[in-house]
Amino acid sequence: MKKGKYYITTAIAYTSGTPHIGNSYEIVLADSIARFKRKDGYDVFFQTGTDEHGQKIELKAQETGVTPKAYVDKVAGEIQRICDSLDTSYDKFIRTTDDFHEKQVQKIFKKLYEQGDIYKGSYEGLYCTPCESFWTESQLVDGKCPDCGREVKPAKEEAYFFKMSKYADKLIAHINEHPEFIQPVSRKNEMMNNFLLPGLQDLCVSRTSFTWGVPVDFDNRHVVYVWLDALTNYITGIGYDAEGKSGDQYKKLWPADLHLIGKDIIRFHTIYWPIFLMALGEPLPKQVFGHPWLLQGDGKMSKSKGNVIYADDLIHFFGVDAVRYFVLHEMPFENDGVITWDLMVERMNSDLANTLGNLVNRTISMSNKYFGGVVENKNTGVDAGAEDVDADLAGVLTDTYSRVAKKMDELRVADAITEIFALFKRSNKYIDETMPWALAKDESKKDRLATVLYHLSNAIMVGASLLEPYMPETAKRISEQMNAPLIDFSVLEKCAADHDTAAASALYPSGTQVTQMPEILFARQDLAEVMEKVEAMFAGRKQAAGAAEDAESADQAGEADGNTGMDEKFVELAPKAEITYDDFDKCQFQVGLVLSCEEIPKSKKLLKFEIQVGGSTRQILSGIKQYYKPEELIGKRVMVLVNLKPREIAGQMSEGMILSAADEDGNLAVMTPERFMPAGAEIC
RNA sequence: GGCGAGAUAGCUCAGCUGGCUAGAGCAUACGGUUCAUACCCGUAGUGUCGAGGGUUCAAGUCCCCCUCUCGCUACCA
Repeated sequence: MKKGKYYITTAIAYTSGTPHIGNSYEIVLADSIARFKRKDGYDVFFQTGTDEHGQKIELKAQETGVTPKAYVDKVAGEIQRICDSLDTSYDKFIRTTDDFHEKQVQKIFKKLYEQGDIYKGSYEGLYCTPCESFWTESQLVDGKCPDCGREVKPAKEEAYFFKMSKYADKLIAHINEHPEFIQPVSRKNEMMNNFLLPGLQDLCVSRTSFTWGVPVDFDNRHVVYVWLDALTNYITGIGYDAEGKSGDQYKKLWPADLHLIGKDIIRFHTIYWPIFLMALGEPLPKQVFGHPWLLQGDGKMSKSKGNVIYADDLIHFFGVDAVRYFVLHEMPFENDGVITWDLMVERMNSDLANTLGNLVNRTISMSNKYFGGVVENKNTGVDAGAEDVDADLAGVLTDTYSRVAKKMDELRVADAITEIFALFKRSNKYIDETMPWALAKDESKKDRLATVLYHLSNAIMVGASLLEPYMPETAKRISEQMNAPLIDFSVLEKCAADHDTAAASALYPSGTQVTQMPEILFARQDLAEVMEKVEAMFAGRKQAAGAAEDAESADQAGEADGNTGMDEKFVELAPKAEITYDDFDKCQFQVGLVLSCEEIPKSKKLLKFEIQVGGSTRQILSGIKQYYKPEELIGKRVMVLVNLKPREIAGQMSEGMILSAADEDGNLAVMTPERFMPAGAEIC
């Protein structure tokens, strides 16, 4: 009984480095949904992959001394290996360097250009270097970059723009008419209030500052910039053709039922992507779910600290299914989840070893002990002789499918799993209520004992079958130990729909011989022991990281912050236009002594400084609050641009600029002289 | 600064359109049990439901205001 198609995608991972567990979470989440839908009778197509173009990769490859292609081949292989190690059942792994993808990106670009949605920008004097973006005159706010508010400068590069504003009204209407489109709904407001209602800026969709990308075929100095290249993977991967010759697979699968992405790239998936699709005349995806992050509880993950948790580590310590269980269970629907070794061990012992593992183990042991391993239902009619506890167990058994299905419809995967574990807990309780060991002492109750064990075995099989999408390996192991196939969802669904407790209570084949030697499904772990091993492992890593070059560490720290790759958190500095010495000489840099420094209460970023430069003092505001406490800066000597035009910020005057260095993540460090210099010393 | 979300047991959170003695899981304590991976089952808790006002016969549940936290956005000369 097919229920129709279901096309689900994850974001494609950026191939600049190895993803950590926070990044791997998404594919497991997607996989659990895909597996559930598949078992539930849908014709599922599940796509994931890698995003492999861009300047950052070009640079990384250069550093490593290999071609960009060789570089991404290696990383993409690694990413795919991680997906496989997590036992994910994707149907297609697309790479943006795949031929068919690149060809379609070119065709799409051309099509959009020819129909006037993409235009060559008028870029006279309107380039914002930090944002790497061109702007048209009309887009400027007070003559400044509308994105960052900084000065825009003349630039020689041309760029193509996409006319976002043209489709804005249509998109607003769509979002309002389809409240389920953006999930969770709180994200919808952010998109509306911050971007759509204030008015959309046109998006720059090409670059000339690097070459590692899909060339614009009619203007090959340009490469297609990230979003048009990356987002379109969702349609090119299933056979979209911009010239109207899309394949059957595309016709069947599109529009996607669910794009599963990180919450940081919601904007691109709920604004730019739908607008691209509108321009192409294609239907919009049904739903975009921006899931929260899985964060490390004990301090920020960073390679230099050596405490980054990788999927490989967790699998090594706990096994694949325990890792899947953990990330799925620990992640709430709207808030970020936390991962620590403590929590991991806690879940492992409490839920997996105690509740589930022990239940299976004790049940099989009793079947062996009392009946030589044969599990037989001695009651012919389902309720014949059944007691209240049997009826209660049967009720839970029958309903669990619909409870789980309901949660899955709402994408509440963690809650769905909790429903399944409620069944296991109910089964444990059933053992205490029926006391099989007491029944065993009375020969006349032998049939009752057999029936009790049968009901238990049946409940375990129902639970294991429901568990399969989340923990496939465990479901299989239980099925093997119970020596019976997992039950189809169609059967469970029918029992639930008809509320047929009799049928639901007789799904396990009566007379089955279970395994003689029950295997421990999940071994209890000792926290102290685990921590000892973990610390040893991290110590080794830290040493290795310390040995790496500074540039390398700084670079890698960026990867550890939870970027999935389809974002652009890192800063790619495009070379600025050459200047003359005279240009340089216009800037007056001097050493400034920090006399006082305080926070500006209402601002998240600003610190207010009293700086002595030569014989006079001046007030300067600087956005470095996140990186320094005011007291640690007092007395420091810093580099100041003193002849910058004073400007009012946050209601205060700022007379000059304190210079800092910024890494790829925007972490700042103020520039100070290498040895003592008096306040006012010229920097030249 | 703008927009939005939230503040409920030690911890993580549920509590829909206001209605009976405010719930779940984990952790804690006590009791029971022994088939099982010292496991499972039961019981007990404590909560000024962030502070203060208001509407109502009745308010975690609606309104106002305050404090704090978080998200997005702006500010980072």
